[in-house]
Amino acid sequence: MANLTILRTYALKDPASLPRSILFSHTETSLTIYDAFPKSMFHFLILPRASSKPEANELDSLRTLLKGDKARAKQVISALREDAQTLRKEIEDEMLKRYGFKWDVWTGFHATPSMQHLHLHVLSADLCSEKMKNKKHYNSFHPKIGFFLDVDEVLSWFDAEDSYFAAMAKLDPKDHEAFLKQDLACFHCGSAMKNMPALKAHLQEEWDKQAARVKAKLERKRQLEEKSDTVENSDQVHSKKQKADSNTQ
DNA sequence: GTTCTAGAAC
DNA sequence: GTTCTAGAAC
Repeated sequence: MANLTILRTYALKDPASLPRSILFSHTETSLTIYDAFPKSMFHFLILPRASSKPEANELDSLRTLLKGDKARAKQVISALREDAQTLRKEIEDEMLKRYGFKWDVWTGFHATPSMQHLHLHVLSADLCSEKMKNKKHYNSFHPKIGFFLDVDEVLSWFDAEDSYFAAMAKLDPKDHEAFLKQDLACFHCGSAMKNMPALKAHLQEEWDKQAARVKAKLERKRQLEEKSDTVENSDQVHSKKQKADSNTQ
């Protein structure tokens, strides 16, 4: 049985004491760690640091955070979002370096997470991974099902009416667990998948197609730029020649 | 969160 | 007979 409070212990520790194999980076207020069971090609968690047990209790989950002071909750979530945007750029650099193109990065919370301590998932939009093993794993990250809550959506609750905020902030596990049992459907094209092996093969095909499509587009763009550079250069040579000609006239 | 495995599904 | 899912884990 995995340790369900491991993230809480990280959040309370001095980041310098965490091994590099776990910790990716940190700031004054947050830690970015590698997800131990990545469900996409890139998958990180960003957690708010805690300096005391009471503070860690407040940060136990999205539900407990939203139950407390609203301004404080908004500040914590906004700070995590900021860190996620920085991380996203780093992921995109790595995508380019490793695969020659970049694709979407999702940033969101699980409505009812199984591990304690608030954590923001930052993962590439492919859901292609060895560790993606069952329906619950997949549906918990499917962007349209409702279990995975985009950070911007959560932040939008703060600007809505109080009654709406209260309704969303409940995050009752009973309401969300049904989402995880929904039939398997591809998040790219929506087609129904009869089981996990079929879904995984299909997701890999979708990613391969996307890679080929984006790379072909990049290549066309590169060739166009090369062509226009050549034209520009020859224009310059041409105009210089004209200038030289006019000088001699 | 994972591992294990009984029995359903094919 | 093999693949796959889904619930228990003392």
